[in-house]
Amino acid sequence: MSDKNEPESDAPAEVERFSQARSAQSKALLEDYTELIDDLIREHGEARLIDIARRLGVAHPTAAKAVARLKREGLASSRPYRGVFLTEAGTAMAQRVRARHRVVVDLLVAVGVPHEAAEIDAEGIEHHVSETTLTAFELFLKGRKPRRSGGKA
Amino acid sequence: MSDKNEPESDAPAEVERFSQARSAQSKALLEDYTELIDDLIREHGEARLIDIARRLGVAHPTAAKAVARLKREGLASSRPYRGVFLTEAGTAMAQRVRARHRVVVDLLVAVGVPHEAAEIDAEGIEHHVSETTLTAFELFLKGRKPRRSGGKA
DNA sequence: GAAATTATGAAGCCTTGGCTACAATTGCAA
DNA sequence: TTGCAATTGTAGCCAAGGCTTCATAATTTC
Repeated sequence: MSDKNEPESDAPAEVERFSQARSAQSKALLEDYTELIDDLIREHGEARLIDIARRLGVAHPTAAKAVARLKREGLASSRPYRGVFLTEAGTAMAQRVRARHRVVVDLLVAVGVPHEAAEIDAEGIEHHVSETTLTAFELFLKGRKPRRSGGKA
Repeated sequence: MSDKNEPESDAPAEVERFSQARSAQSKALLEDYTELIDDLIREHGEARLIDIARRLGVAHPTAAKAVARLKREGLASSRPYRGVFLTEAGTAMAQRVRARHRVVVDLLVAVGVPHEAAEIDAEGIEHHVSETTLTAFELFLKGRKPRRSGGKA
């Protein structure tokens, strides 16, 4: 990087990184919710607001607001006093998020992070893992831990 | 139900993980600012508000608000119309953050992430890396890439 | 079928982290 | 010294994501 004192030319890349990190944070919430809703539907056949709130550790109006946002963004739908449902886009996002979460946890474990810490940290890390990085993780895991590859038990 | 403060059945590991990820996010801003202020002081001998704002890609009142928060938390000090300075605590944090950033980038590169992507993703990831995970990263790097020994980038 | 319970929804407040607009201070230069 | 541009501070607005409280709709139970 250039160490010059030029007010303009010394910033852009850095600014880019910061703002990217900031916007990733805004996507994180949507991702957590879609994944959780997908989870709940798998487990219980439906995703009730109260269950969503409970699992996320927030009050139910907070979850309701988030679901409203999911609907705005075309990721979910819901009918009053019925459950919350994911649209195709929402389901796709949930699956992507779940897959990525697994890869991140596996990667962390592969480099020696204790499983418990890996699970905790992955929750925060996963939202900042780009496609490029994710692909690199997958390649690394494939080469390093072939015992885990492909054949899901 | 009793009113005990027990970590009761209502707060399973999952909730813990989510709320931990959420609180990490609030620390991230402080960390970015302290590191940047430390950078600026090294580079220019002082950290002016306008430079902080420029480097972070935010408007100056946003930076001013953040600096006010740093002061509240005892990480920085400043006198009106003078620069911003770090307290001992702030400097310590900056150094910790910088070291961690390097480790995260190195780890990403070591598992095959292209350097550019590593830099970008690290900006978001680093704030979610616990001590445990950081230590694991360091150990991994030590064992895996001795060729990088001591090498300051 | 009415009451109790549970789930949702709606309103209103707080904090954070953005922003713009404008006021005040500094500092440099004419 | 004065004047003006740059810098900093202040005020006020916005959206997001928390919260509590209260109202309403659904469901369950008697």
